[in-house]
Amino acid sequence: MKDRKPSSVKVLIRESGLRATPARTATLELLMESSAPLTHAEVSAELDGRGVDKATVFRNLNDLVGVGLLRRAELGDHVWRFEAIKDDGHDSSSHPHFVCIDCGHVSCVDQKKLTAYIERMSNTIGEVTEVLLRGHCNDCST
Amino acid sequence: MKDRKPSSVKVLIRESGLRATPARTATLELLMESSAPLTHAEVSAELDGRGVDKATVFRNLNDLVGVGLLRRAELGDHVWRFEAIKDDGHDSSSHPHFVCIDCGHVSCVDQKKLTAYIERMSNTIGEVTEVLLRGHCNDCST
DNA sequence: TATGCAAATGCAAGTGTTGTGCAAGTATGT
DNA sequence: ACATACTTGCACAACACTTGCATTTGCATA
Repeated sequence: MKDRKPSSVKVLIRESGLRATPARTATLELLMESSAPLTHAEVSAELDGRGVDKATVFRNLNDLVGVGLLRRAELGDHVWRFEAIKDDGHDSSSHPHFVCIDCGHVSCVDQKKLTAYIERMSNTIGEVTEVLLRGHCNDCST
Repeated sequence: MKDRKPSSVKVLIRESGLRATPARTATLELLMESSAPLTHAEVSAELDGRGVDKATVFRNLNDLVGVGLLRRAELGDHVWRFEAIKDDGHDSSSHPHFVCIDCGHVSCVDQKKLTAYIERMSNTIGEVTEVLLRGHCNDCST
């Protein structure tokens, strides 16, 4: 049912310079098949049943973020969430996100619209590398 | 040098329904005189020297947020920051913040510059209530 | 100004998330 | 298959934040 062979996850990891260990591949596969970002607790709960330690999950999550296979997202509840970065398009570049405070849904925002403003900002305050918008999405506010 | 008498802070607190205790007035005064939002740790570090317990600082911070004297801001680093809500103008509405990834310094950004964009956003995706910009401040990137 | 009580505080212990040190285990190049 | 460097598991620690409870204190009232 998958259009991606499990082994390709291993290749992905190996190409990034990390070793394709069971815990690592399972972590990445889980995140890749998930439609929404997962918290460490969620990933850990899943992998704990397979004998993977919490600390290992943390390390792998951070390692995978480090090599650009995962993205760490802060959704406002003081819990890190992780999502796989799919390189099938624009998703690999950083761009503004809109996070719904109510349902946690994350939307991607067009970077261009903000560019002019951001550039002016960069001169006065510093280099802006990340933009996060939060609020109530249309589905939740109706 | 202050255009505000210390006692007015007490009045403010008392009018909100809370007791004007030393810890509470000191907390609010500190936040009111600060140009940037402060973390609990920062407030606590200051008041600890005056014999105020961490837990008390937490409780007061939350209490003051509860009565609308303070605003709680999530700046993306998993630490709550608090800032006084000054009703002398536009400050009572939430405004964007810029957080330096390197030194953690927080700057307040002029909301107006973003308004047009944000309003358009609100129609397409949802109501934007909070804007967060992250990057490297000029002090750190030079 | 003295008094009483609810609100607030201090202290300590607890929760939950995230990070680390180290010995043992394992993936990968040769 | 082997050696070695990368990973893991376990336990513990750091950090942000919260809570229980006995004691103290603000402040309304007499």
